[in-house]
Amino acid sequence: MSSKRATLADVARLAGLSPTAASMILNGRPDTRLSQDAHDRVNAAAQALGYRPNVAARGLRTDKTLTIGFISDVVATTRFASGLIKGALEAAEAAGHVVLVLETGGDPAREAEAIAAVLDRQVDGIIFATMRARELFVPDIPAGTAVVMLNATNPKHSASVLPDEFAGGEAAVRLLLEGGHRDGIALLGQNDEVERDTFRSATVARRVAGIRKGMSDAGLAFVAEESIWLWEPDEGYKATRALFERRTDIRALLCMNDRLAFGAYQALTELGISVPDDVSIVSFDNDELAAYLRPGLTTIALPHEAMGRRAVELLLAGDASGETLVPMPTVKRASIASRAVNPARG
Amino acid sequence: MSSKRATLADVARLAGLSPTAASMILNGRPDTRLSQDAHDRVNAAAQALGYRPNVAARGLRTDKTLTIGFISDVVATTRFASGLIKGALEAAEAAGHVVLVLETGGDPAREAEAIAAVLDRQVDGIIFATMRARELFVPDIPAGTAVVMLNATNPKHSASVLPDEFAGGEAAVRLLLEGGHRDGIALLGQNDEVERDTFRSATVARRVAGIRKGMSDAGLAFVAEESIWLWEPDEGYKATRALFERRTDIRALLCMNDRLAFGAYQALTELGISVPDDVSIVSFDNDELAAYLRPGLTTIALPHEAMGRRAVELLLAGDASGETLVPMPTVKRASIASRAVNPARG
DNA sequence: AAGTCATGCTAAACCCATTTAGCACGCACC
DNA sequence: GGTGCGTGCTAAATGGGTTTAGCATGACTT
Repeated sequence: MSSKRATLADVARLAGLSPTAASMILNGRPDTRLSQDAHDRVNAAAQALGYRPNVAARGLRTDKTLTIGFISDVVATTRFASGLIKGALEAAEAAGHVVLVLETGGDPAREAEAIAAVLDRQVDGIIFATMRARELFVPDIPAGTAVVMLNATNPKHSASVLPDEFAGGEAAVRLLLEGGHRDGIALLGQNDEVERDTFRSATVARRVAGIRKGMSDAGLAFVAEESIWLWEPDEGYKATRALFERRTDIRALLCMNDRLAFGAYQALTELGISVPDDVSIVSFDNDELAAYLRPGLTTIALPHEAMGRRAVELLLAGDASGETLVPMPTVKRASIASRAVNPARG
Repeated sequence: MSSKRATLADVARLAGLSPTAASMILNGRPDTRLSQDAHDRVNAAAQALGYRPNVAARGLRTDKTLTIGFISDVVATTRFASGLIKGALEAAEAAGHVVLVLETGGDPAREAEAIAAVLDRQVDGIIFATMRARELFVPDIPAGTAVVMLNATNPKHSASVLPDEFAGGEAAVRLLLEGGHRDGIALLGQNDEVERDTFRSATVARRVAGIRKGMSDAGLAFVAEESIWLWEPDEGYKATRALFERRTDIRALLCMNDRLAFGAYQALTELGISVPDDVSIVSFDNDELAAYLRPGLTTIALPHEAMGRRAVELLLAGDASGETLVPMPTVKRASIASRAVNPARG
């Protein structure tokens, strides 16, 4: 509309006061002794001119830009974890902040460049996010800049937000138990490498640990474990076919993720085995897929949005440190049978 | 590292020159008469201090912030179109820019707020993106700020980037033709509302138009059209069941999107109909799903990344106007039979 | 009448860069 | 010796805000 933006000086002029007065009034400075009349005039002038402060100019003086940097390896772009961004954007908006999103593809040179770029813009804090939780290398950052790791950990920056995978693992087992399963439970996807590896994913190991804890607490054991390296539908399909051709006593499948479960569905459908009447399936992530499957896949969700939100809350609170674990919601659909059970008494 | 960032004044002091000289040298001003010695000293000082200009301060003077605003209804967060962001980030990085991502959920109030927020930060330009191409309402933006519509159109801002849906529609038909299909082709999902509607999607109507053109150019007609309002797997499943229970002559399915095709796969599997031996399927979008299906779904891809890239290129070039149509790649997988054909001669 | 104090406001410095205008110097030339 | 000019550099204004220090004014003391 108007060709030029109104400045504070414009407001002051219109109100017949100094920029100093206008600034104090608009910022609601507490101990000022400006008259009610001055307040009214300045507010009216600001209103009339549609005045909005120039954030860059203000940031120059105050070192606050109401802007945060979100640097990820690949998270923003990938459909898998875009919830992290969504949550971050929401929380930022709620706090009147705005977010600068950068991607590095995991390349250290681009990472350094990205950090420099956001620092050049005086961000109030930086969130580092990774798609697969892992120990993330982070170049030096000037002390005084708040940092939160999202779905990642780092020795130099202790504040990090992670999914509560251990509890999630337990929850998955519990779901099967509640469905009446005690025998014929197989684990699909777990893999010794994964169980140790902290590079690929710091948290999946906890997932497995939670699962094992859940089973042993219930006095149960898997009747089969099908190890898979790449957790994609095709591998899930093959492993499931192999498993069911080898044995006939499988009544429940605990899959390490939804894509694997998707492959399992395909295999079972071809084999004429019905979910959940013949075998129950539970899984992890709550991928887009899970809702599309027939019957709907019951899964322990990766709480991406909540994590993203939490990360900026922590960042803006300023006193973050240590791991904050975000609960993984269980989303029940129709892939687990509910058999009549005789609950053990006493 | 160092507790304070080096400023231009620091560099000048260390070089024994004025900030003016330092600024000119570091910016490579052409007509300056500063000595080689001065150049060397300033460059050395900048190097030594790890000097990086403060973008906000510079922007205050030059009105260039090397920052662009990306405002979307819901595109950043949703897995469906996160490619738009990815492409935009890539192109921005290549041009030394950085992007501020905001989401509005399509709410006009939040839209206005988002625009104000990026304007407050002096962005060099704004991209408005929508998930489903449609006519987007955009509040007033001061003249002089570059604007590009991404996957959307707007009367006030003519520059827009859209997928070339018409050509895509034709391509889908061509794929079926190349597979030897002439009879028994059904259309799944098209819907009169959609075919007219410019609010829900300006481009899907073109998709349908391209399809119809492709068919009529080949002298063909659909043997059945199954209209669907909501393009989700469940609806595709139901429509496909209904279709195949009604008739037995369907040999190819042209689906309006991959999720519908997914539902079709489920129905066909249950019906014991084989893809592609009994019926071929072709579809649109190249959703994550398409690669996971068995057999892989052949589909006309929505070129999200290319579109995102194009949008920032246009924005930064500054002289954008009119529609720029981005080609939709055909991604061939295994859902179309290749039957022997007797091509019509002459 | 001089001193004290509260009240209401403003001048000017500052943040960090860019940019315009122009100074000082040396040399050549008439 | 004055004028003109090229060379090499800098002072100061500028952009838009925040913040510190302090100036008037009038009322109230004593």
